[in-house]
Amino acid sequence: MSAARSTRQRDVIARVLHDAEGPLAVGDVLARARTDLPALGVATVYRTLKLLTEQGRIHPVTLDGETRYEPSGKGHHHHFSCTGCGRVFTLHTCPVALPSGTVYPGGFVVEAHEVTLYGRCPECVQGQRAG
Amino acid sequence: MSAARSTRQRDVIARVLHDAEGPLAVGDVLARARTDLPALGVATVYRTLKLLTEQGRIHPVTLDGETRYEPSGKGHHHHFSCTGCGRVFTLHTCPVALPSGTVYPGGFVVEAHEVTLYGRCPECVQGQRAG
DNA sequence: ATTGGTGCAAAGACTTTGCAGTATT
DNA sequence: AATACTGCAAAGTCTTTGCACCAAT
Repeated sequence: MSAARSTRQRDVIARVLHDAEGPLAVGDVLARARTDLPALGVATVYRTLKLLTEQGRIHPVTLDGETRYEPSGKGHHHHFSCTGCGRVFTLHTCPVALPSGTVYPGGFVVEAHEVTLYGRCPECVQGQRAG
Repeated sequence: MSAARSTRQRDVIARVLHDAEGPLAVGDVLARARTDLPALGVATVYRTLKLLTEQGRIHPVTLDGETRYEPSGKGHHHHFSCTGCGRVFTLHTCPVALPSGTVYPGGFVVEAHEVTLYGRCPECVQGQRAG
C-alpha cells in the first residue's frame, strides 16, 4: 500500500494549523507556512489540506463565504469572527443546549449544531488592530 | 440617474427566493427560475442576485461551503441543513440568548450570532426523500 | 534504488465582464 | 427614442491535475 510520507511541507502546514488562533483559509496557511518555506507552492497546500482532511487530522469550516481549516479533536467548540480584523477565533464555550436527537419545532431532528459569533476581538476592542 | 427596471427575469428570481423553504444557492435559483424562463442565463442570475443584495432586498448566507441567498427582513432566524436531502430550511426559533454587547470569555464582544443546525428534515425522517 | 511528494504550468469549475441585440420606460 | 437588461462568450479567480524533478524510505 501507499504510505504517506513525512515531509517538511506537511509538517510545517500541520504546525501552522495547530498553532493558529482559529481556522485558517488557504491563503492564510500559505502565507504563514512560507515564513519557513518561501518556495512552498499553492498546489502543495491544497493537496496537503486534502490529505490531512482525509486522514481526519483537520477538517473544513465554512465561514463568511470562505472555507477554512482547523485541527480535529478540539472537542465541541464554536467560532468568533472579528468584524474588525477579520480573523476567526476558536471559542471553547458553547451558548446552546441542543443534545443530538432534539426535535425542533416543525419536526427537524437535530444531530449537530454550529454557532458563529460576530463582533470585536479583544485586540480590536482596544483599538490595537481595528482597520 | 439610472433607474433599476422591472423585468420578467428579476421578478421571477425575486419570487423564487421569496417562495423558497430557505436560502438558495445560485444553481437552485437558476433551476427553479428556468421553470418559468427556460432561456434564463447564468449571468443574469448572478447580476440579479448582486443587484438585489445591493438593494438590501436579499442577502448572502454561507453554509457548507456554498453561498446561498435569502430574502431580507425575515427577522431573527437560523438555518437547518438536512444531511439527507441537502436542502437548507429557515427556522424561526432561536436556541441561544446572546444579546448584542454580551462579552464572551476572553474579552470577545458579541454583536451578532449565527446558528446552523444539522440533521434530518421531516421528509427525510419519514424516508420520503432520503438518498 | 524506489516511489511518493513538490513546484510549475496547464486544465477545470465557478463568477464576472464585454458586447450586440432586446425590452422597458 | 433612449437606454437599461439580457444572453452569449470571453476573461478572471480559485482549485485541481499532469508532469518532470526531488526527496523520504
